[in-house]
Amino acid sequence: MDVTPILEPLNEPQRMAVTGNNEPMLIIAGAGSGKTRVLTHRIAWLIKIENLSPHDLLAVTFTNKAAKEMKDRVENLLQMPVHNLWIGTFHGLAHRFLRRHAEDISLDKNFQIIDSDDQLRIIKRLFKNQNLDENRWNPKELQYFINQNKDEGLRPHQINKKNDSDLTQQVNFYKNYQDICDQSDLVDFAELLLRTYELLHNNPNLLNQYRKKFKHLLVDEFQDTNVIQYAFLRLLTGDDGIPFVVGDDDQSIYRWRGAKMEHIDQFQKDFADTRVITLEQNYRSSENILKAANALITNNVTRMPKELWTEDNTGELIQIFAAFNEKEEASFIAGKIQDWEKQGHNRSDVAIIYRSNAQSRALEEALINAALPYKIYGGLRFFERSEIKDALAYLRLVYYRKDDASLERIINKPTRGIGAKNIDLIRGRAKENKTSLWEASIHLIENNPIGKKFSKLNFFVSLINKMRRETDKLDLHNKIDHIIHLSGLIELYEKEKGERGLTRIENLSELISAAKSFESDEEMSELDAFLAHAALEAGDEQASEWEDCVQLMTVHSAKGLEFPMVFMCGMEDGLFPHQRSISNPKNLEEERRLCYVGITRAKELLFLTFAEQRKLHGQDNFSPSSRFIDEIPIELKEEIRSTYHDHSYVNHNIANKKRHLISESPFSIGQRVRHKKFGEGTVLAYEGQGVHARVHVNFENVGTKWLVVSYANLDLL
DNA sequence: CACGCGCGATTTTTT
DNA sequence: ATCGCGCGTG
Repeated sequence: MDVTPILEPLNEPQRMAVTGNNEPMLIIAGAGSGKTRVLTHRIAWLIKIENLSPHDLLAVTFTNKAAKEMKDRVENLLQMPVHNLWIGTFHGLAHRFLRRHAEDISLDKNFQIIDSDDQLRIIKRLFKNQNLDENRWNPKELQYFINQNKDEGLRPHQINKKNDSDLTQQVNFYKNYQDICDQSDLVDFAELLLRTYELLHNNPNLLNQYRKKFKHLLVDEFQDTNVIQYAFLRLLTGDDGIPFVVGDDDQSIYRWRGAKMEHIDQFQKDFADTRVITLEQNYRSSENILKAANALITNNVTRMPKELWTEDNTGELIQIFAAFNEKEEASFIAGKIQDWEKQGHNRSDVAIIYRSNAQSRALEEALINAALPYKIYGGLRFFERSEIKDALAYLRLVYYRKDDASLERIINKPTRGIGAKNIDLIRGRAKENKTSLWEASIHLIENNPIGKKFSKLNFFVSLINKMRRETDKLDLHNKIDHIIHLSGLIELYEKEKGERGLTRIENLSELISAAKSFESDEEMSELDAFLAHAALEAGDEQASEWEDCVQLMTVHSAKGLEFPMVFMCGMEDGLFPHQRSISNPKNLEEERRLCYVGITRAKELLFLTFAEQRKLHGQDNFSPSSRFIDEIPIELKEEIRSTYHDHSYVNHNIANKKRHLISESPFSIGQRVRHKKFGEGTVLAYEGQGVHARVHVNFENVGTKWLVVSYANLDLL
């Protein structure tokens, strides 16, 4: 067997990891050290050299995207398709276990998955029903409480209430919430994991069967596993399994949602003969960038010692830019990107990353002003859009009548005269009879003591029945198509003003296309697979036509990516590190890791920028520059002076000049104008004066927008 | 039931 | 500054 393609591209420690003997392995993989490469080559090694069937490997990744990428890379490496590899997220794999063995844990085999949004809706409704003190509690907190406990593997009865009345109330709420889900055959994200854990834990035969099957268990992003995920892994590994986990304690940035990098220590205790391999050679960044990252991260007390190194050039110094305010910061960045572009580089080589989403606005304005196309990551994803969720709620109800959450969502959407009063009646009846809302609706129609005619409700029930009748034999996409058209959703969105309704309708037809091209090799009906897919993989963000774009994202979403040129902006104490993390040492260390993640995204050029004055939530803030900048050795940094003479920067010096220039409004209502990005339009309104003057323009192609005159560079036509 | 106003919250995000 | 939500009014 030719091992060359699998081993040749690897360095020595990587090769040791990939060829590791049958012993537990912990790979500590620094940023850019070839973590994914090691995992994919390990899988290829196991299949090709150790002749394991893909079917008997379990590989867990953090996101669906990572799972897909890994599978593709393995196939590429092996030069053949790999079927039946158990690769996916913890949630995806758990879902697979549950579908296979639902009956073993008294779960209806047609259970439906709810996402956090659905979960919050259920919680809100329950919250109201329970007459809880609104000053004391709120639904979001209770949602957090429930998920946190599930993530720790705790059922309500397992929580120590400590005679604490607050805690007791929360636990009761958790229990009531779970009862609702159980009754409607609904499973939330955390429940997928907890149920699967219980499934295996409570069924020794099944567990043994899977332990024998999955001799090798591979885990990516191990530092980000939470308690239940680790417990699941530990359980499935047993005494004979061979775990191969890859992670980087320095890149653990999800502590706030239950990730425990302590699992790295735990792992070495649980598997005493663990072989630890540290990957420190970096293939991404220049030496200066790595030195800065190393220096920064050594300020953390809790970490495994390691130091990234590279054979790459020293590279450029890290550029530090102090701006007057966030606008100057943004236009500085835009200017630098224009220079980069002029040198013949791609815009997509550039990432602007920030600590919090609110920072993107000023950056967007500057980029628009500089006519630089950009893409923001982190918006709503396809299956999270409300129109998509509406359509899927119909589909779910039509095929699974017990799904109360879906019924509640669409019973009066579009409005069909079934208001809050009626819904309360239905809920009451459901409670009395201990049935689903669907059955309660039918019961109400058939037995109404007050002689009330539930004609509207009857219409709704008939509609759902009709949808079922008429779509039963159709293909998935035709089912969805037909249900959407019967639902009245299209007419509803047609009435919505502006672009919005149109987009919604487009998205609905996009949903039908998605169903048409949907393929699944899961062992379940196409319908179930599609619905699970919608819940578990929220899909890409708004599909946009390919364009060479500057990339804007938070530091969190930048993890795993790399760019030749990176701007980290808003490097101020209070923003990064965030105010809410500064006083807690553990949280501060997480902020530092986050900064480390940001720095190590850069391949060639790294800018750290901050603003002395920043408008946040409508208030001016004055913060010192980030302590993280200070933690980078001075010989690696270079301060750029603010070049005030450059007309594109906005600051106090030129504000007067601008004010002078636009003291008289050149805009009258109806004036035709042209914008670099938005195209041509008509002025609708004008307000304010000086640098703050804004103009409302109706653009032919992109709808109406308010623009700040001093930035918009509008041409009069 | 639709609309509109006022109030409060506003770190990070995947599943 | 902005957005979403809840509640009151027409």
